[in-house]
Amino acid sequence: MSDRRYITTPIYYVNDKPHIGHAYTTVAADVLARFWRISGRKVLFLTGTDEHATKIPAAAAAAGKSSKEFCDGMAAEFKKAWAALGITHDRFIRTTDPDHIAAVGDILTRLHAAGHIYKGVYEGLYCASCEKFLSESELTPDGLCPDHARAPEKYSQENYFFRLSGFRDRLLELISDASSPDRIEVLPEERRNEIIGKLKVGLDDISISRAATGWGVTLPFDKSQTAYVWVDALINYATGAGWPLSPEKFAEWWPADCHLMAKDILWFHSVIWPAILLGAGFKTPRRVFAHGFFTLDGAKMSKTRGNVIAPSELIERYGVDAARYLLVTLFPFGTDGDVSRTELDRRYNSDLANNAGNLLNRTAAMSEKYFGSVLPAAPMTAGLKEFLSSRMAEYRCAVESVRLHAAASVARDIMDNANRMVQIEAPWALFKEKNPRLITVVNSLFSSINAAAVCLRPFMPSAAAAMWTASGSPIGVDEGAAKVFAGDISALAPGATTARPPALFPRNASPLSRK
RNA sequence: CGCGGGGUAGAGCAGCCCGGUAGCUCGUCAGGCUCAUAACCUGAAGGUCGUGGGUUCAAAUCCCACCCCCGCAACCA
Repeated sequence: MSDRRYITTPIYYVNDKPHIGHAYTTVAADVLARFWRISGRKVLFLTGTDEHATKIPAAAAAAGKSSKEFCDGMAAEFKKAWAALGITHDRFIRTTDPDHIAAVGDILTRLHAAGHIYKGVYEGLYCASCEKFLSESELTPDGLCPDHARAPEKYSQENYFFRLSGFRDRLLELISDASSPDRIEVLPEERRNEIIGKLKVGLDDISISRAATGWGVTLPFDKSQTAYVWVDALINYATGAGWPLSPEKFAEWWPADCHLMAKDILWFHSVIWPAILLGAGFKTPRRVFAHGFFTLDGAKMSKTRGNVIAPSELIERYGVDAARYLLVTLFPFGTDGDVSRTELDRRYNSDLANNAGNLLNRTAAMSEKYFGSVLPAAPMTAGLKEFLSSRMAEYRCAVESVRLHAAASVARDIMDNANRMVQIEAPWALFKEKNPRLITVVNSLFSSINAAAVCLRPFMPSAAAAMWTASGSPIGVDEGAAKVFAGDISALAPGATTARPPALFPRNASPLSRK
């Protein structure tokens, strides 16, 4: 049971090209997926696109394309972005995929058959200029649309409703009872409290269909209606696990271990989605984790403001590895944080160029200078062994609990320790006096670098591999990582011939705010 | 109204649950080292811990009141 992990990102709405927010979630999920793989778990990692929104046909028409063509183009953009960021998803799901349409039909049929769906009237206030429904709280005090200063029209339509209200007690129990075997662990804790608070207030039923417009999944029990987008979208997680076409696969992978998303859609994932699953007779996800939002240079990220940073911009400036690292470790994962180009530069220089890159370079240079890169072996000292063991344990614990920021700081600690060791041991002096202790010191430095490489591997796959390889270890970084996680710290030892690769993270020439 | 989070050195944060010389990262300043990517190591300056009360020998930490910021407030991916 514990040897497999099913992790998902939300499926992204195709009205917009991939931006830094999408990349944030997706890279974080990729870090977890990679970590689980190197620690010996079977992993299923799902991401994709949400394509059935009502706005799509209009947007497609405006672009002179059919809806499907339009979505094909956008999905391709996302795939391209993820390839550029080194994302290792096992499947890129699209809500227009045939197996997903089958899944939506099947699950809605089950909910209907179980009596959780009924016909009702959906009423809303519709602003024709906005082309969207407004809630009363959005209106001006006079009851006008804030953007168009006109009164919205009362609109009502017959729709199907989902009896969400009936699931309140069970959800409350699943979310708040830590001892329940089927517990839904909502993280971070503050968010869980928020959800519990809202559940206690009560749940209303929700509308789950709209009059058919020719775009979307038709309700199996009423051809005149299509499933409302978010019901359609949430079900992608079941499709990805194999429902309903591959029941065996589904049995292996369901329930999901971790649904990762931004905090704005936590309610859907921690309440509505589990309710749908319960109604259809499925298990609920084990963990739902909501991360925070970015602000960019202190301002809310928005297209109209034009302050959106594209993932490609980060990659251009820092390289894929560093871009991934910076993105998910810039501020504690789970809280909101501000991103600025200055801060990104600063962190790149301090964490990566000065700490990681320079440590590798100085160590490799010592091996080259003092031993002609042919490094005699020396057993790892008890002190270092103990230090690294405790650090690695801390690291695993941090990643398992999605504290990516903390996980990265373990790597930093290990490298800080190594840099301090250089100063204390003064290898240049040991060399002059031909002290054999020099062998132990350089070995220790390489072992430390390898430990950091293991920690950084999920974040920076190539850079971590380069760090590891420089030590000349006879085994690969992933094999080394597996051994370390299995308790064998000595697997971190360097090999007989070390290498000195070119600067891993070249220091940024003009670090502070050139842009 | 309600629910949730937050207010700690120039910046970003930890500590608060289990009261007892206020800590980390970056930045600033001073010294050191030379293996290294003007990197690395050490030290210093800098905070009456939002405000006012209370409990206590002792409160950032517990209790009460208040002020300010942010999020949620459900059909918004």
